[in-house]
Amino acid sequence: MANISWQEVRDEVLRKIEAEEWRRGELIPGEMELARKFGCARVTVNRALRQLSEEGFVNRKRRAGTRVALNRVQKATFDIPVIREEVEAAGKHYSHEIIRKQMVAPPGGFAGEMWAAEKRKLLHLRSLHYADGKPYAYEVRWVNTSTVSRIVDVDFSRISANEWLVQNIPVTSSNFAFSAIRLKKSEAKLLRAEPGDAALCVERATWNLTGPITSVRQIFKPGHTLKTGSGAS
Amino acid sequence: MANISWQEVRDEVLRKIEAEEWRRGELIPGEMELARKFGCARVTVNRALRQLSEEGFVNRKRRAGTRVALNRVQKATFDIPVIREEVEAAGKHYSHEIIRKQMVAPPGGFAGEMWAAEKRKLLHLRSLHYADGKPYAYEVRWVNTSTVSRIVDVDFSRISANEWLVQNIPVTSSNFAFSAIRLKKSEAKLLRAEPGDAALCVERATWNLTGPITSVRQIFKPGHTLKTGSGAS
DNA sequence: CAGTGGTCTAGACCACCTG
DNA sequence: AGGTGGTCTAGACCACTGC
Repeated sequence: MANISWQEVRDEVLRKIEAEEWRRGELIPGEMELARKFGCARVTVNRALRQLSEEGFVNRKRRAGTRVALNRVQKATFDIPVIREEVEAAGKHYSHEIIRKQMVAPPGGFAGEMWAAEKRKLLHLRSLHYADGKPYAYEVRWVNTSTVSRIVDVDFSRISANEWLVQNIPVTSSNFAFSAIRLKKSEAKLLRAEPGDAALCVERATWNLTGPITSVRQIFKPGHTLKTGSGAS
Repeated sequence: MANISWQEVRDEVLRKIEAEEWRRGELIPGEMELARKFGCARVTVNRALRQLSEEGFVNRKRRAGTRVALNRVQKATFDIPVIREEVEAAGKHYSHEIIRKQMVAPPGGFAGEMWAAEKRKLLHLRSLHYADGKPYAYEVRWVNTSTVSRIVDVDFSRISANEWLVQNIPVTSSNFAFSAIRLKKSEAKLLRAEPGDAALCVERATWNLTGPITSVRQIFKPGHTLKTGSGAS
């Protein structure tokens, strides 16, 4: 391609930032001026700068122009796979087991306020995920049966709640919280670990456009590590 | 604005997906056809679908067309702030202390392969972050002095290594790993916690265009929780 | 109120990949 | 081989906001 691509513009701008030809907080030339310099259309420069803005390298404001970001916020992005896929990606056999299934009142704690407006009872599930027959994660879940009424008829011996929801209910937003906990006796027994062991705990809440869908607390077996995909920008 | 905006196109497409008018795996109409339907330019449709593709709602391939994603991968995005800002955002007073500073050979472990090509010695730092005088996090860091030669002259009593790097060295890519550990005696003493307590451990490695910059292992005080910004898409 | 970024249009060419 | 998405151009109008 003879023409300048927006990637070329982005790379050159990024190079200038890294080489500190344009310093932190400094105003960089406007789109029209850059377009002249690069010999391309203004829209092409716009595309490049928008990308850099999304990635946090620059801040843009109408009228005020584009500035090199002062502190680029480091972002860590995790892809949260279905646990079955995570286990199978590691070359192990996946299975799961439902420990409890009942209708209960909404919980408190991490997801408490999420269910504040919800007066009906929720589907409460406790289950274990296994990798090669060994406990992998213990999961406690609440599901909004108003929004997801179909779920009460699902046969969870065939598919995990985790996976059924991912496959059947499109999600628009979600929250996560990560922490380290010490296993209680009951949790340790289920995970075949020692009480007091340190385990990674992931709490997650998901919403639809119509309202809350599910909240879940997953406790991974001691020693589990969660990694970002390599080279995330 | 009389014209159709790309956001309107995105919202309508998203609505059709959530309402399952277009089902998972299904091919949706091409850009030209959608442009006709919406009464806008093809580029506008392209902008909307590109956005949805970045957010994981659809998969796009040349020639093959655009399909509704089978399993929308759930993504969790954390903003990793400078610890000082994290502490001050909680309304507490921040301070820090350097425990050790020396030049050593590259480490093994999480960041081992990162430094594989690095034969020179690295700057090794151990430090403690405090909130209102109470230990907040213990940090073990390695810095590449080839790439970041200026750092050897920095006065770390005035600014933490964490913050100096963020302010002075633009980063292009990074990796994270989260795990739960039990505190060793020495770690527990530094954090004024009990040996064996569960603590969240964040390991991070960052790169420049010129090579590796720093790897760090941060152990947060027991009870610490890491949350995503609310409503992340 | 003037200049910046944000966006839309219409037309065009191209890279890619599947049928 | 042909249709799909990816992108560039040139021109235009608009929204926001700092001066």
